[in-house]
Amino acid sequence: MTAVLNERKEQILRAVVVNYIKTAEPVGSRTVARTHPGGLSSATIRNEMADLEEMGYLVQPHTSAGRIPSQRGYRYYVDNLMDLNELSEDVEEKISSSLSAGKMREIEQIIMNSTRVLSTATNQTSLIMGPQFKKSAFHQLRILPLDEKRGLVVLITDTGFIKNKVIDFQHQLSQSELQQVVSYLNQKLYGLTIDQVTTSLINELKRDLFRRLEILEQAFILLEESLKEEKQIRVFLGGTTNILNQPEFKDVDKIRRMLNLFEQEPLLFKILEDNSSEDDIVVRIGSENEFEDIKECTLITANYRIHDKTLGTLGVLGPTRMDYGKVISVMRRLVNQLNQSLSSS
Amino acid sequence: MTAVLNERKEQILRAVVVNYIKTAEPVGSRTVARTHPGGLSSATIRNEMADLEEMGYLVQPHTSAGRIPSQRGYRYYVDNLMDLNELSEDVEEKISSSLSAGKMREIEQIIMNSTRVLSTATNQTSLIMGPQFKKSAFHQLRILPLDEKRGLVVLITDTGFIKNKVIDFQHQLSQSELQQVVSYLNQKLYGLTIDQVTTSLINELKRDLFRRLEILEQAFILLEESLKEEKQIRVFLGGTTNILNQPEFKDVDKIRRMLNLFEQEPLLFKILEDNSSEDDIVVRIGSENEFEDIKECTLITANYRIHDKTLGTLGVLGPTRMDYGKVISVMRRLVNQLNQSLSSS
DNA sequence: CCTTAGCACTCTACCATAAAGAGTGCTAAG
DNA sequence: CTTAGCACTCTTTATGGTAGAGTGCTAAGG
Repeated sequence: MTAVLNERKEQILRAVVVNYIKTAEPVGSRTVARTHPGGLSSATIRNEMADLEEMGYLVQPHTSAGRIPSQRGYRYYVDNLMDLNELSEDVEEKISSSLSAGKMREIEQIIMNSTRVLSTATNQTSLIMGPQFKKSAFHQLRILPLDEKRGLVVLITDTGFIKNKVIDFQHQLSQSELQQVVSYLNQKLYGLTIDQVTTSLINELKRDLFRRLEILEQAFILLEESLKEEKQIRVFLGGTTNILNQPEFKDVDKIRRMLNLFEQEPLLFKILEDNSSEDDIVVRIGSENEFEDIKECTLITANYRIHDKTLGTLGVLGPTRMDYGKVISVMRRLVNQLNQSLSSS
Repeated sequence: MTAVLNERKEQILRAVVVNYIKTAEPVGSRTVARTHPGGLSSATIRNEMADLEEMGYLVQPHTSAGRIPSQRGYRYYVDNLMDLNELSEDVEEKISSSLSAGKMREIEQIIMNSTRVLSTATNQTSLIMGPQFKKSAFHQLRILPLDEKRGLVVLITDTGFIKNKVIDFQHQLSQSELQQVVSYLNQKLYGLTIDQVTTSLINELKRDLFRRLEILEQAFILLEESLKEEKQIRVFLGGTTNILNQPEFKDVDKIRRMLNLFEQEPLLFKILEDNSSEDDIVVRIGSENEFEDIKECTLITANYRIHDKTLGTLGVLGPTRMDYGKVISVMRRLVNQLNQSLSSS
């Protein structure tokens, strides 16, 4: 399918892509001729560019304009022509300093720092899916009584996350009753992933427990609710205003649609989840994206892990005209750092 | 200072303001004449409008355009002419349903719901300062050991909030050592507001404790850090994309500046805090605002309370051309509901 | 003395037309 | 196969002209 281009065509395609990424203006044959190392005339370049257009790698916005890369052109560039940049010291420093292990104990803090770093280093919008808590396994459950009416449920997973939530008891509970419930639950739930704690399992446990302690109904409902809530995964955003600097978003209507998208967390989650099975960095250009709202954008995603267990996904979203080399370099570096920070805590 | 206008001038000013709020177009004398109950000719209205302009209540964008209200005009309108609307059933229902007490136990949840309701009901951007945790008083501190290396610090305030945070112990602690520390801290801190827990007080406690338990240094540093973090107050935003629907923000550059502002949480906090001492609803029109970035906007704020103790501030931010009556009505209603929901839990 | 009809005047918004500039495709010659 | 030359196309920018909205002023009427 992907026809291989001869070297001259490749060089010309690369020149067009690089130039267009930099200037956001259609690239003409004269400009390419000036950049081209082989010293060809603009007329020759013109012929080659006409060929590249016919093959579908370039597009002309109108008859008397230069060429811009088509989606297929970007794809060929990413797959075959792109150079990965060295990271600037500046970016390097930002990544290692703001994600250094040890300083932060809360995963949310790490994730939020990452969104900021990722968006400023790439000048695009970054989105990071919070840890896939539901894939973690139950390790320990505690209930800390706060006063007669309330308790704090603390849940510890095998990946070392700690989640907690306040619940109201409807009835007063004695210390020993509480103790019984807690140890029963721990025994039953140990080792299951949060995903596996289905409603039917909870109902089963409930029936089982009620034989012993009828009083608990209310507390149980609340526990169930808290679990349900924890299954929901947050998506963190950074640099949403960066799209305003891109000339492809000079239209207020496009901006509106984009910002609207950013406000819909469940949709963002779906978009990121769609790519979460892949192992390395994934580049989705234009209509390669499943979701209608980002079919004019490029989304680059990667997964982050803790001890070889995939926890979530991070992504960079921007116009198809983006600095692929830079973004991919930054993401690769950031994911490494992130994996390291998470695993070492 | 504020000269009182005669009734006819008031009616004309009102007509201009109301019309301009609705249409966002300069209002001409003919339009006012049509709306005016007294049945005057456009020529008469013209004379009056010329007077109002000279007095500084109206402005003309250019010679052959209608008038629009000046900042002073809006101020006069808000102070003397504005009607408070009845809330539509729709809005009424949204407020009472999404903030009904009992359903939610976490204050953050309540606040986030409020931002959503406030922004959709007003079609503006809403911002709510999270509870001023630092004004609450220390009630109880607990440490729940999680494993050898970590513990969960739980802090309960007199207003019933529960904050918690995971800390790493550098050294292993026995149950009884922990118990000693906790009861000592509780004794010392009880009744103080979070604000009053200064660094010097912490240092004093530290010296005191170290005589007994040198081992604790690391844990203490972490506790101190957590407290510092809790003192920081979050600002929640809703409906940030609403400004895109307003014609005064059809300029991409203005949008950028505005959205940039929205990303700077500390600044938003300052803006809201600036008004937090006032008792009722406060309307700041245009340059009446202290902060440069919102001098072209109107900010309407109000405080919410729990048991007569001011916890935080909520605000609506939009162009000076906003539906003052509606926004103020909605805010008044929402604050009442919020106070009720918070106090009843 | 206040109100109002009438009218000249001003300014914006819109449209059409023209000119400049960029870049192409084609042809023919090296 | 490459390239100089040239006619052609299309966009962008500038220009001028017109319609429409609204004003301010003047003079007449109650």
